[in-house]
Amino acid sequence: MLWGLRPVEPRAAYGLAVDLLRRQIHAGLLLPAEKLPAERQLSDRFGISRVTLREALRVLETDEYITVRRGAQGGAFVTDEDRLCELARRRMLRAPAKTMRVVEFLTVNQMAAARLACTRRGPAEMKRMREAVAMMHAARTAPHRKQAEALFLLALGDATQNPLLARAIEDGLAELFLPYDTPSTSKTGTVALGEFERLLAALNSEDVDEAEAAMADLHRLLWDAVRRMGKAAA
Amino acid sequence: MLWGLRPVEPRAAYGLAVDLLRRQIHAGLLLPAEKLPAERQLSDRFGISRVTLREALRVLETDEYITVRRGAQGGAFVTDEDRLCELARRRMLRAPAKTMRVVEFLTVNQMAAARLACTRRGPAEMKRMREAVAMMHAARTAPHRKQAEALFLLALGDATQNPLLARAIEDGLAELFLPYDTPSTSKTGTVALGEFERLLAALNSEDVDEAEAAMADLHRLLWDAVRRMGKAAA
DNA sequence: CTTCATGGATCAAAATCTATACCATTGGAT
DNA sequence: ATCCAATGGTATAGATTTTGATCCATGAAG
Repeated sequence: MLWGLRPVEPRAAYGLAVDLLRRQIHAGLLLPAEKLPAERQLSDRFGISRVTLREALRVLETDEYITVRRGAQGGAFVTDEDRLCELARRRMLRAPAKTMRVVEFLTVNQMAAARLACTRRGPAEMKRMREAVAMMHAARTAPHRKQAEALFLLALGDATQNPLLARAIEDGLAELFLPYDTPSTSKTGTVALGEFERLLAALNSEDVDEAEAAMADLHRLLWDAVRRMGKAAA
Repeated sequence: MLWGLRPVEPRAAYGLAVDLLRRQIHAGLLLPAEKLPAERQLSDRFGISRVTLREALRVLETDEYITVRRGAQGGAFVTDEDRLCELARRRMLRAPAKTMRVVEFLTVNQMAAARLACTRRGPAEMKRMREAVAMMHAARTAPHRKQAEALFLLALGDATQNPLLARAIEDGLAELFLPYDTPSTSKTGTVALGEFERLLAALNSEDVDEAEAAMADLHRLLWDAVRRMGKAAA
């Protein structure tokens, strides 16, 4: 008998480039209004021709993820913060339950990652996490905070030395496209920073239970934020 | 600043078909010596041309995942059981640690799935899981047992109503390519069947803790099997 | 020994991607 | 005011992949 031989969905190269860039924006790694590299450099990075890259940029421009300007100081720029928030809200309103599922998935895998990373983290990942926490301290805007948090969590995934787990976290973060304003607002943001520091310390001293507890608290904050956002939308 | 803009890796349609079929074999959904549908039907299922499908079959044939015979009653057949075991062993020897990581990933996500499915499972998924347990009872060979277990776990993933979690389980099972002989040998297989029934009952009565406990025991068995296999290889 | 479902082979057309070259725009330097 | 340099915009020819259609080859069943 045959079980679920679904149709194959070949993705064109330009579509993959769209996905990659969109994921970076969703995860917060690309900041609002940030300038992307020139087309010739980007196409090199992606290993695709400039013509193909431009197709990808056209799609992202149409979806209002980026704007493109010509001339000397021109280039492709991520949309401004307000626009991104609007996109995030719209996306969340289209499928409100989906956001919860993404958070749920992240909770499961990041809790496990916190435990596993304690005993497996290498010096490189520890450095990335320390730097991420430093970035959180320096960050004075919501997008910068979100970026630093994403960098920390990606490093945490790598620290587990488990590619599947790292990928799960990456996918989750890319899927979780939250508006900047609500999630880590002022006070919540400060509390979160404390928890990240606590987690970092636990990882440093290989305190598994403490790491898990810190991650649990972080996710309590995340759940609160998402719930508040859901109510605000309703 | 730019974070991890990796090269894009466009996959040809034939490569995706290869992956899909190989995953089905790894997960145990396709049985040893099982006959695949005729090329004209398979290409329809995949939504690709017959020429492209044949490229995929050629790759799988080269890797000895399938054998192709001509004439009436001919067709593409999954390799026989011994050959598959050999392939699985070879794969595990190439990267022994990797198997552990896959099991680790499955443990994390299936434990969560067992809990979540308790309160979310729909009648369709319950039916699939009941049927899977029935298949385990009827199964008189290791491949059939493995197939039924995979069907159960995939249904469990769907029962969480969380696409990311379901996909994680699917990916994990596809990645976990264990030889048939060692894992669920006679006694262990019987014990596992008992645990699956326990899990099914827990899901039926929405007993979250019991479901989690049953899944935990299942994974203890899995870990034991994998450890034994690792020692046997060494 | 015929039948016929099946794999094997070929070819032209369409879609996609690449490499290269050149044009157009714009802000800053001279 | 002019030029320069960096950037996006456009055009074209060729390579690769996929498709759809057609016909050939094989071999087990009747």
